[in-house]
Amino acid sequence: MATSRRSKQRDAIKSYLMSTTAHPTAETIYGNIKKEFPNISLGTVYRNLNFLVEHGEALRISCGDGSEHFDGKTEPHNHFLCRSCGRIIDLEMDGIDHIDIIANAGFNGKIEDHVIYFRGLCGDCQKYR
Amino acid sequence: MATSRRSKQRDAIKSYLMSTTAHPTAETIYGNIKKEFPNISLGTVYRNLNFLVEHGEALRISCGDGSEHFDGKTEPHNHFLCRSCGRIIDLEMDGIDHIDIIANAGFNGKIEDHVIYFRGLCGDCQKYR
DNA sequence: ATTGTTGCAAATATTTTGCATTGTG
DNA sequence: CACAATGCAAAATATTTGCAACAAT
Repeated sequence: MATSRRSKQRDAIKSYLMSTTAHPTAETIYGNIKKEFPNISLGTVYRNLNFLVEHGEALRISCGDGSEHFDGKTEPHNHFLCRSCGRIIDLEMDGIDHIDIIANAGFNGKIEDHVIYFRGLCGDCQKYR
Repeated sequence: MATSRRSKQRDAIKSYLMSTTAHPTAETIYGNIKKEFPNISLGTVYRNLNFLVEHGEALRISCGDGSEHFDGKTEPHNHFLCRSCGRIIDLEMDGIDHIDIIANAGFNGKIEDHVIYFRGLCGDCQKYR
C-alpha cells in the first residue's frame, strides 16, 4: 500500500496552516511558503493541501468566493463570513448539533453532519457603517 | 440608470430553473436550454444566471464540488448533500433560525443569516449499503 | 534501491469579458 | 433609435497532472 514520506515542503505548509487563523487560499499559502522555499511550486502546494485534507490534518473551506480556503484547525467548529471584507472568522459558540436531528425528521436518508457559514458584518466592518 | 430588457433566453433559463429541483450547474442548464435555443452560448447562460441571482430570482449554491449549482426556489430553505452520489436535495424541515442568535453570542460582529449544507447519505444511496 | 515527492510546464475546468451584431422597448 | 442582450471567441482564474529529477526510508 502507499506509504507516505515526509517532506520539508509539506511540513512547512502544515506548520503555516497551524500558525494562522486567517483561512488562507492556496495562492496565499504559496506566497508565504515561498519565503522559506523560494523554489516551491504551486502544484506542490495544491498536492500537499489535498494530502492534508484527505488525511484529516486540514479542512477545506468552500465558501463560494472563487477559490478554496484552508484551515489548520481540524476540530469541528463553525465559520463566519463577512459580506463586506470577505474575511472568514472562527466562531466560538455553543454546540448546535441538534439541528442534524431536526433536519433528519421527515428526510428519508441519513444526515451525518453539516457545514455552516454564518454571514453578516464582522466587528471591524460594523464599526464603519 | 440601467434598465433591463427581456429576452427569450433569460425567460427560458428562469423557467427551466423553476421547473426542476435538481440544482443544475451552468453546464447542465446550457445543455437543456440548447434544446430550445440551439445557438445559445455558455456566456449567455452565465450572464443570465448572474443576473437572476443578483435580482433575487435564483440562488447560487456553492457546495465545493468544483462548479456552482443554481436553484430556482428562492424562498429560504436548507440543502442536503449526498456524499455518495453528490446530489443536492431540498430539505423540508422546521426552522432553525435560532442558531444565528446562538452564534452571535460572544461574537463582536453582527450575524445576519447563514448557509447550511447537511451531509450524509440520501435515501437512494443508503439502501445499497 | 525503491518509490514517494518535487519543480516545471502543459493541460483541464470553470467563469468572465471584449466586440460586432441582434432584438426589445 | 438607443442601448440591453446575444453569440462567438479569447482571456482570466483556479486547479490538476505528466514527467524527469530529487530525496526519504
